[in-house]
Amino acid sequence: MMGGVAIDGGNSSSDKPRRGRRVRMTGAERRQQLLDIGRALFAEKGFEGTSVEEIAAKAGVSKPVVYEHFGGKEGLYAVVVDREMRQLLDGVTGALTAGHPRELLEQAAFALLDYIESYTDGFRILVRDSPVAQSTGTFASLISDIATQVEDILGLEFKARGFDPKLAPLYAQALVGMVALTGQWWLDVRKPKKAEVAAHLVNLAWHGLDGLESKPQLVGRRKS
Amino acid sequence: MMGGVAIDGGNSSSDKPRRGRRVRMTGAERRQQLLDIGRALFAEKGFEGTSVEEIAAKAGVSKPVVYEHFGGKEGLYAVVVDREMRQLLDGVTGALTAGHPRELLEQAAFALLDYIESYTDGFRILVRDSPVAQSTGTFASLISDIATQVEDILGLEFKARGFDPKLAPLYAQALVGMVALTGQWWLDVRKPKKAEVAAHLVNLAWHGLDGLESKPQLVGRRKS
DNA sequence: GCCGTAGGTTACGGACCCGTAGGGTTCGTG
DNA sequence: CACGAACCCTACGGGTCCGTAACCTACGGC
Repeated sequence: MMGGVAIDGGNSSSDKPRRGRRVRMTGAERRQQLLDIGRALFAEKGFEGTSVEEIAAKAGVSKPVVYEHFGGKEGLYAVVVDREMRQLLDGVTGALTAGHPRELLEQAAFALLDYIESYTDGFRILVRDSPVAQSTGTFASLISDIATQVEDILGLEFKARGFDPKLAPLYAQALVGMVALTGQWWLDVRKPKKAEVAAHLVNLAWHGLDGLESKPQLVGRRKS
Repeated sequence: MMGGVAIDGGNSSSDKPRRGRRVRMTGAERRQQLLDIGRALFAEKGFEGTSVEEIAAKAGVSKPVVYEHFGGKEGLYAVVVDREMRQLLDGVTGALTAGHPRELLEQAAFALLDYIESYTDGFRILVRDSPVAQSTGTFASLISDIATQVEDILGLEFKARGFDPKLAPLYAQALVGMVALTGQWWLDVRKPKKAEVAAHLVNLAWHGLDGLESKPQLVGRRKS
């Protein structure tokens, strides 16, 4: 009796139910909605802790719909991760406009914090471990993958400064780890403002504990 | 038919089976064995990915034995985490003997890498997320908890230097994150030797990218 | 030589959860 | 107005896993 429709879950922003309280979305809309819900749930309860039924239920829809769109739980997860990864990378690489290394650092740190703030759920997913068998190595966290993207920039800088470029990965991991864990911590306390956190991170990464400034300032200009 | 005994799993080091290939351990022995096996499995497959049956089987024993000792999966996990946490903290705080901040930093970094090398499985567990509802906050990783233990030392130093001690947590998280992610990366590549990694980490944390030395050296003397 | 206790076992109950089979309803279009 | 496509549902099948109940056996002391 009366299949073919679903009760509105009352979730996302601007669904204008055609009329009445039943929604029948278009394919693309439903797909996007499932991605949003999946991202949120994966962020909150991890991959294994989230069930397909839960996702479907939250979308006001039944399980087979999810399978229709993504072929299964891993399919959905893969798409979510891929999008989030791209989002972060675009944000960071897009922010790297300066030539001076220190400003580069500032921009990268700020971009990462920006991402963390705007796409909190995505960040949580990226920080958690992935269930997928990594092809490249045995990294536990997706964030480690991000770090490998930083090696290039650092490698160039090292070469120019006469340092051993083989050490770039080490420093890249260190820098990313620094920002990532601080970001994770910042998500909970939310105490210093974003710009201040960025300034202190740059302070530490640039001057070191030895030459720490007590009131660090970001040198670059930016919008937010 | 012939209950009360178990086939030897052939796992741990120095079990001298009383005679024949059946083992009947004492309570404490079995408990320790289960802890060892649990630690290894949790490190490899995470909490949710590990089943009680698997642990029991690997110990050459049946499920109820695990429940007898730890009351359930979470019980075992809790004990494993607690021990590992203590192990790490003891190692780090025990290494902090110097008065000069830079040597303090060196010793801490070295101790953490030491722990990572000696208790790899434990470190993997500490880095993964915990399924247990944290009481203090909503930290995702146990490592974040470790960082809060560093705040004190840093806080004192800040006070002495005239910096705002309220910022100690931020810098603590940053430093721990730096070492932790680098350690995680180091577990896979194992490329530079431990002492070298420590030297570079200290190099970064102390001098910053600005004043980086190309061939950093650990200033303190130590055994290993 | 008996018996209590410590250490262990088999066998389920019940709760989820993934993924699929098979079928129903609405909308747009000719 | 018929009809096909897009969208969606109910209902399982097969499996995994946690935790427990009920029962068993060796061994040391009295």
